[in-house]
Amino acid sequence: MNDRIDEITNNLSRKRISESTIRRLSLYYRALSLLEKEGYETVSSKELAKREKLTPAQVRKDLSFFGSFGTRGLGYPVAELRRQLAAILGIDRQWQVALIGVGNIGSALVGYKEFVRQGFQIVKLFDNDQRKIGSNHKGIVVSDIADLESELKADSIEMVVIAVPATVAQYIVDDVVNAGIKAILNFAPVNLRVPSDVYLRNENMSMELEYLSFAIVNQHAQKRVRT
Amino acid sequence: MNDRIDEITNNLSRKRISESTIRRLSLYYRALSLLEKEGYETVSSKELAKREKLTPAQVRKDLSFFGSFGTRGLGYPVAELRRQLAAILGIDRQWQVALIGVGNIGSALVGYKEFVRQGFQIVKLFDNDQRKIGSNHKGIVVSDIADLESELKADSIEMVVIAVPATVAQYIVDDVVNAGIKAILNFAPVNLRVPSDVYLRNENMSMELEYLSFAIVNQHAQKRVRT
DNA sequence: ATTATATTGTGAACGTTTTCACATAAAGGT
DNA sequence: ACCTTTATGTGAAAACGTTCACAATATAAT
Ligand SMILES: NC(=O)c1ccc[n+]([C@@H]2O[C@H](COP(=O)([O-])OP(=O)(O)OC[C@H]3O[C@@H](n4cnc5c(N)ncnc54)[C@H](O)[C@@H]3O)[C@@H](O)[C@H]2O)c1
Ligand SMILES: NC(=O)c1ccc[n+]([C@@H]2O[C@H](COP(=O)([O-])OP(=O)(O)OC[C@H]3O[C@@H](n4cnc5c(N)ncnc54)[C@H](O)[C@@H]3O)[C@@H](O)[C@H]2O)c1
Repeated sequence: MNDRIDEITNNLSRKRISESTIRRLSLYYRALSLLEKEGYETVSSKELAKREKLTPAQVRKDLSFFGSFGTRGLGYPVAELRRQLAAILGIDRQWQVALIGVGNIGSALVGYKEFVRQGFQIVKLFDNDQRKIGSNHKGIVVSDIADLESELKADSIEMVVIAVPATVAQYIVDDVVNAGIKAILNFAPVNLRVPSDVYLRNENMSMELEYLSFAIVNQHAQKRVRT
Repeated sequence: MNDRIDEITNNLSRKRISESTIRRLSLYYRALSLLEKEGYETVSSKELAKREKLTPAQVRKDLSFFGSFGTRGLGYPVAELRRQLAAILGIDRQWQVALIGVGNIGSALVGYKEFVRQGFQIVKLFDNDQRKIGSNHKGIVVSDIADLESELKADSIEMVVIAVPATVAQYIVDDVVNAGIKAILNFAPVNLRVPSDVYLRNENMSMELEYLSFAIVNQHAQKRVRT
């Protein structure tokens, strides 16, 4: 499922960082941003864990992969740890992102403030619909998908969000890969083939609803785990 | 992170089913739907694995938690296994879903065909904006959030999608829980508190972008795992 | 009927992730 | 200065998830 990430290693201790740890770093980052806004100077692993429904040991172990950020007896310095996590996650900078497929979901993503705040700036839109090409969405003019490769390069785009119908997603992703993009977030419910040096993440909303459905349907089977 | 699911057990062997297995069931279901459309009668664990980038052993193990669906030497019957998975996932029926917050992301979700195909029907919309209340979105009239509890009950809604600003999401979720809803899909980037008998899933798009960012930034540290 | 081939279902081995538990150390009170 | 409290950082243990490896069993060919 996560083939590519196996090669990702940590630059401090040469230990591989698990997918779960990376995802939790995002949670810590979000919690710390809030704590900072609330005026806290320090936070304990206990409090951080409580806020993100994790265990204190988990928080400490995750952070320990990257260094020693806390003070015994005191906790972690909120602002400083937030900055450190931003650097670790690579969001202490702006990423230039292009979005392909300015439809229902694509339009919703354009101009989403939270992305910008996290360092992801959608600066380019592509579509193949003549009625959309040339039109203005939140200040960005939609480009023709035919010009994909040249325009991605011209604007030194590093990440692409795919929001086209599932039927054409593989063709689009092939073009995106050919244009040299190494990071793709895909909303189409289809398993896309990419070379092993390209990072691909899928956002699959049906999967989350199916998880809920499974949970409801199977909860009554028996109440407790019985091996 | 997934506290509630710990209680979910399988009704055949009394073994707890892991979150990863449940998520893969969705992938199998999707692959089987496609295989059926392509006219295949049977499929091997090898082929199924290839299509979803998993291992054949993983596929067989996952399915074995729920029964014996295959024939040795032949593989799995495509149509039959798809039906069985639908029953296991609880999507062999229609779920009545309400959506709260008819903004950018909420509007995109209304009328999304894939949801309906998977058994999730958004039949009710809520908002607190007077300009939106009473307006028609893809055939559904937006209700006043003030009438949440009565309307959820009147239409026997079982699942709710939350697409309101993060600042108000906790209040909304409290009301939703009070109305007796047990399954919630949340798009607001905030950790919501719900009672332990309510299933909550979060869709966090920033997290996926941050994962990509981490992957790019950390790949250069070293190319290979060196323990 | 026999043999070759394909492929499942599953215990056991293995690897990874989480949790435990405690030595270590800073801060605050007396 | 000393004691108490708080809380980190981390090896080791436990729990969990994945892969291996093979017996079991079906089909197809001869
Ligand atoms: N709408 C949702 O709620 C939702 C939810 C989850 C996933 N998705 C997935 O996201 C994708 C987009 O969904 P949507 O509802 O926004 O669909 P949509 O039809 O509204 O938008 C698709 C857009 O892609 C454009 N497009 C089509 N072919 C193209 C091509 N070859 N090159 C460039 N652009 C092209 C279309 O012109 C359109 O603007 C789909 O794969 C869908 O399954 C949608
Ligand atoms: N837009 C995106 O691309 C995107 C992506 C991921 C997550 N999200 C999250 O989804 C949520 C919605 O985002 P959006 O961009 O659609 O925002 P939006 O402002 O466009 O929509 C929010 C909607 O909620 C309604 N609302 C506000 N308070 C309400 C209340 N108390 N009761 C009922 N309705 C209320 C508003 O009237 C509005 O229609 C936010 O939490 C956002 O962070 C958005």
